[in-house]
Amino acid sequence: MHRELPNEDELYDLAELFKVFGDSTRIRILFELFDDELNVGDIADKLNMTQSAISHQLKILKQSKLVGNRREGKQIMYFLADDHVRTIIDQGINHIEE
Amino acid sequence: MHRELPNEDELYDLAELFKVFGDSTRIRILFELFDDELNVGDIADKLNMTQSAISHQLKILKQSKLVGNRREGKQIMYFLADDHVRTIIDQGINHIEE
DNA sequence: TCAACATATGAGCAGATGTTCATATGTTTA
DNA sequence: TAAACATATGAACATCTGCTCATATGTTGA
Repeated sequence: MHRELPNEDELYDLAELFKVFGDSTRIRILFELFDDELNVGDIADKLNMTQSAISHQLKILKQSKLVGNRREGKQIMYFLADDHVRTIIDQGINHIEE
Repeated sequence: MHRELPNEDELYDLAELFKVFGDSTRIRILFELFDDELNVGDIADKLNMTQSAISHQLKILKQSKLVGNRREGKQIMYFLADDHVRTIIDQGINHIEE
């Protein structure tokens, strides 16, 4: 696949995106969302971390458009934003497994 | 694509891998290596950074097996290790461009 | 409307990270 | 072998990052 050399801003944004994947808490959150959407408390329970810590990380994931959310009563459900997340993670796993 | 839920160690390694992509200096180095292999000094010149800074980053890229190197006389040539690098970066660009 | 529940947010701190500077290591050529 | 060249490396420092703690915001049901 051929592509243009990105300019400085694009390279910076690209690094920012990968930085989001570069934290095991956030990676674990994304994995939990692979199958189902989940609310904040459930994610915190599954990862055995505080609600606050998870909420901070979800904010970062949301800003990067890797997850979306919707309110459902008192809870807020989070879900994967699109299939790029899966593809990027899959490629990462491929690399590691070699 | 279906896959197993990775264990804790694999998730940690995965985050470590993406962390390597999550720095604009390293991303820029990888982009410079997309077309051709380059020696350390050339990369430093192209990125307008010190030889030392580049050398430190190349070490990290090498440890993550994203680049390889070979000696050629006094110089050491660096090159992309495999196509996962391209695929991962391509997916990242896809995500950003939406 | 008020209490209980669910989530978000800001400040602060400890640990991680990228660059610089000085210098060490390794290679070639005179 | 000595000088010149190319790269690697370690220490130090400033910045960034993720978590905790306290508290604010928002929603529901009595």
